[in-house]
Amino acid sequence: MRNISQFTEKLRLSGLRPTKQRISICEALFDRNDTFHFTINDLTKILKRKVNKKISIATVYNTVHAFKNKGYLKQISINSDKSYFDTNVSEHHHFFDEDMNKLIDLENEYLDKIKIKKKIPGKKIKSVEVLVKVVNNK
Amino acid sequence: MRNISQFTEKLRLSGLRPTKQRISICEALFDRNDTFHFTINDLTKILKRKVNKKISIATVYNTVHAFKNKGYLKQISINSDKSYFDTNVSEHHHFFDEDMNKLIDLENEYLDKIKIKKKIPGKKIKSVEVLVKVVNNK
DNA sequence: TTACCTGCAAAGAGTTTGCAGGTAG
DNA sequence: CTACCTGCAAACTCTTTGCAGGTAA
Repeated sequence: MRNISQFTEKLRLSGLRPTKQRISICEALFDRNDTFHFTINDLTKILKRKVNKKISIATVYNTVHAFKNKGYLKQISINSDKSYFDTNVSEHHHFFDEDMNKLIDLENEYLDKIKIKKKIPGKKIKSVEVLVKVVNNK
Repeated sequence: MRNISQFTEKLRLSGLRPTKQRISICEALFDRNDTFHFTINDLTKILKRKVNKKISIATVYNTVHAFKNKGYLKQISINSDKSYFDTNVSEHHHFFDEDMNKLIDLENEYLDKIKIKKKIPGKKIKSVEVLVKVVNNK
């Protein structure tokens, strides 16, 4: 219950109206202890389970994009037909489990700082992402 | 001309029949000095320009997937609506130019070896990919 | 009241599939 | 001759868009 007012305020502060739908999505995404990796489809299923009234897919897409633009979500690069998002917006990397189609955080502390010794003229680095693909052992 | 017979043999050796279409696609992809990054759409346009008879999209997809499975092409992880492929199948990394939507090779020599100091139980590492997103400077 | 938000359905992009006809070996 | 390959269109999946009606401030 306390969280709902937190979400309301957070939304208001970022210039997003705290509608019922957005608050439900906040609860699904941010009311947890661990970081959460998901596709739109995953999120839709969770919402279907948790919310009595159905939230339209268009609204889910709109909200996820709004949250991404506000910096509350990060989109992860994977070659997949779907987009993956992460509630952990700190600088970090990922494992991708190809058997489970699941992302796992790889915190910065588990690898040395990456130094890129090549420059592209006229370009500056925006981000460096490491994706470690893993498969079942054996 | 010499290349055509090379491609024919390469295809035959991998158990793929050297059809006209596949040889044309080989020429478009592999008859170059530098490595080549492309989407299916890029490849289709090149084929339209170079080949007198049109190659069906289904065949282009089939062939690209066959080549990928044979290890002649690599698929690159980017969060994009399209799939990107690379004729450079050696272990290396990429820049992604977000203004041009273009991939640029980042050879291994330009970064230190990446050591992952975290293990996922029951899983083994299949690949480590670094994607450096760049944008226009200024 | 007004600007913003939601939900639906339709449209759009990329990719895959089913199948009839064609071709390599 | 037979297995494999191609081309077309239809189907499918994910995502975006247009718009009428609803809601927050």
